[in-house]
Amino acid sequence: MRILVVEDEHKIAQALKEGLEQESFAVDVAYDGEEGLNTALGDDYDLIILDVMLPKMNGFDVCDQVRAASNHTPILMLTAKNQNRDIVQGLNTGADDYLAKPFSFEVLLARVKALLRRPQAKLGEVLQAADLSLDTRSKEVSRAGKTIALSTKEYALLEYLLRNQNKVLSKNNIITHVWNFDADILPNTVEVFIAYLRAKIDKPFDSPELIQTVRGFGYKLGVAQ
Amino acid sequence: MRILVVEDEHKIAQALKEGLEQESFAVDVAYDGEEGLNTALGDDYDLIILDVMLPKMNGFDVCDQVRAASNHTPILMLTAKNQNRDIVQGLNTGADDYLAKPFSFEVLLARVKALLRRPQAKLGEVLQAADLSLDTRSKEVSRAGKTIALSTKEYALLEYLLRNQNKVLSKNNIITHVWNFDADILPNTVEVFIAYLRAKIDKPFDSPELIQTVRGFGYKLGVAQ
DNA sequence: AGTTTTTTTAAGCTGTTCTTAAGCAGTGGG
DNA sequence: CCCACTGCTTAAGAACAGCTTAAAAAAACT
Repeated sequence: MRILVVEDEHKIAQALKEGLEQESFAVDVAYDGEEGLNTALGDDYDLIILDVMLPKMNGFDVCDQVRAASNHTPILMLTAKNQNRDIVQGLNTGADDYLAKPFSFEVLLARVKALLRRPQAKLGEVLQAADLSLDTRSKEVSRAGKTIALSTKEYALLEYLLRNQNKVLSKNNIITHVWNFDADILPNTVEVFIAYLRAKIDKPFDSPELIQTVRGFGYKLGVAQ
Repeated sequence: MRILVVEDEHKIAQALKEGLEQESFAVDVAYDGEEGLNTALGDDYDLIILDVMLPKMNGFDVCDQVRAASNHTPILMLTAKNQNRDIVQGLNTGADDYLAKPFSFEVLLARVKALLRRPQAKLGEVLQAADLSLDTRSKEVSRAGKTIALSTKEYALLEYLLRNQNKVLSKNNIITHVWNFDADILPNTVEVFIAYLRAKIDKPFDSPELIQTVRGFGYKLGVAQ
């Protein structure tokens, strides 16, 4: 899951980045409005955390422009104080949620998770495909009743595949969503991790293989027909 | 990917052309509204970048006429200032996005890419012709219920044919759209790939042939009459 | 620090796909 | 009816994508 943080106060930006990375998000930071807008439009994020007070271009305008480009990435606005005017204007320009400074990291994390959950995970915290299931709360993965131990990256990859079932995901796609942005990862690394996952979730079972290679395009998780 | 830039200020036009060409787009330029309209209708572009203020015919009218000719090429309008009136009118006349001058090339590029990406995501996920269907999400192709495995190029070619049903596409046309335009491909290669496709989507089925040769002009996908 | 696990890269192998060339077949004009 | 042209088919080499294995590098534990 990739998050863009647009925040000029380096201290806050850094804290958010580290905290969110600890929660296994891939985090990019932009330090002013223009940079934020360019980054948001140029890349594919799952969430944007956007400060209102920014150099060069304020948060509302960034938000406006992002939406004008018909980009519907959820946006969480950070308002300076608990000013209703800010909030109203923010929601009008297309933000999905707001948070008044100062806030605790826990509160922010809760909002972030709520926003990321919104589109898909109405069904709760457990992702499933056939007899495979992944519990995002306990980080537990099992297939056909058997618990499977995964490493951090393997887990992140499987979660991403599960959230995009039956959709073909290219290696680059996977790299940008599963790894942190500063990582310079070869496509081959994805191949290796796919092999690791297969060895754990597909090979030991007689059930149909869930991870499919779509030559020339990438990989797809789902039951083949 | 071919882009038409309609812009009378030579300096801007030239900058756009060069910048976009560096990004591997094929770029044509028209310097007034009439020329822009004729070029847009006479040729087949993937995107039109259209200035509002133009000699001979303004951008709104060009946009209007393009749409009146039932041409649905995405149009990105460049408005003089951030004038809401311009924007509203632009979107009303059928533009897909607008951008207020002055803008950075990076922002423009982001919009261009967003618009070019859009059709796949927006125009529905499944392309169809008779009993043939192609799912752009799962990259799955099937006819009469049977799944068909295609290579990357075969898939790209079929997708292009499907997006231009009942339209005759010349080999050169196909080459510029399906191959990278820096690729030096012989027309014969297209013939070979058409043969590959026919072997997979037409020959195995009793249903009427979907890929038709239009001697001297090219190929057409559709139900023959 | 040392050990173990995890992550990342590199290299070789395999089967697939792409592209070209050459000859063949069909079509339409003269 | 034949010629010229366009498109079709086949075969072959080159290029490529993905898999595997192993080893190096980094991170996590003790």
